[in-house]
Amino acid sequence: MKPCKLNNNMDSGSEAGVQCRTGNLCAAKCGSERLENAAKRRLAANARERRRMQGLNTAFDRLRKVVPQWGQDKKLSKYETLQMALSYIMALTRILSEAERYSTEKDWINFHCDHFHQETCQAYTGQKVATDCDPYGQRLFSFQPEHY
DNA sequence: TAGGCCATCTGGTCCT
DNA sequence: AGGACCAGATGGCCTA
Repeated sequence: MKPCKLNNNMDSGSEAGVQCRTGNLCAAKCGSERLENAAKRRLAANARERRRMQGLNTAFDRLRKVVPQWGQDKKLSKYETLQMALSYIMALTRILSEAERYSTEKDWINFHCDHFHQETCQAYTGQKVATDCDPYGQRLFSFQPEHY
């Protein structure tokens, strides 16, 4: 834990020595009140910062849940999560652009069946397909995180 | 034990 | 003025 520098910095500047309207006698009291207020503000700021970072971590956890984690038994680090999310989005973008290229529904279904998901295409096409094709995700997202 | 990852504190800056 | 955001510093925990 970082050593607390609150007391060193709290009285920096001339605040503590400033007279108030009631005169010199209360200078010490006002100074200590200022110190107390400054300490309270600092503690409040620390609490806000903790909440903010917890919110950020919650967002990272949600992102981890939707990002592929092939064969990773260990939780992705924040950096790895961002890298994986980026790669994932790019992979999905590629899929969408392929879909646009095969603009008709029939073309897209044929392309889809040929490349990714042959077994479920029987429902659409009635075609007989090989049963040992790759799982959808395995074929589709067999990428390594790219570094940018 | 060194290195990686993380939580927390802190001061600075910007915005409302 | 006060809150949000950011980056640096520091110490704890875990793993190879």
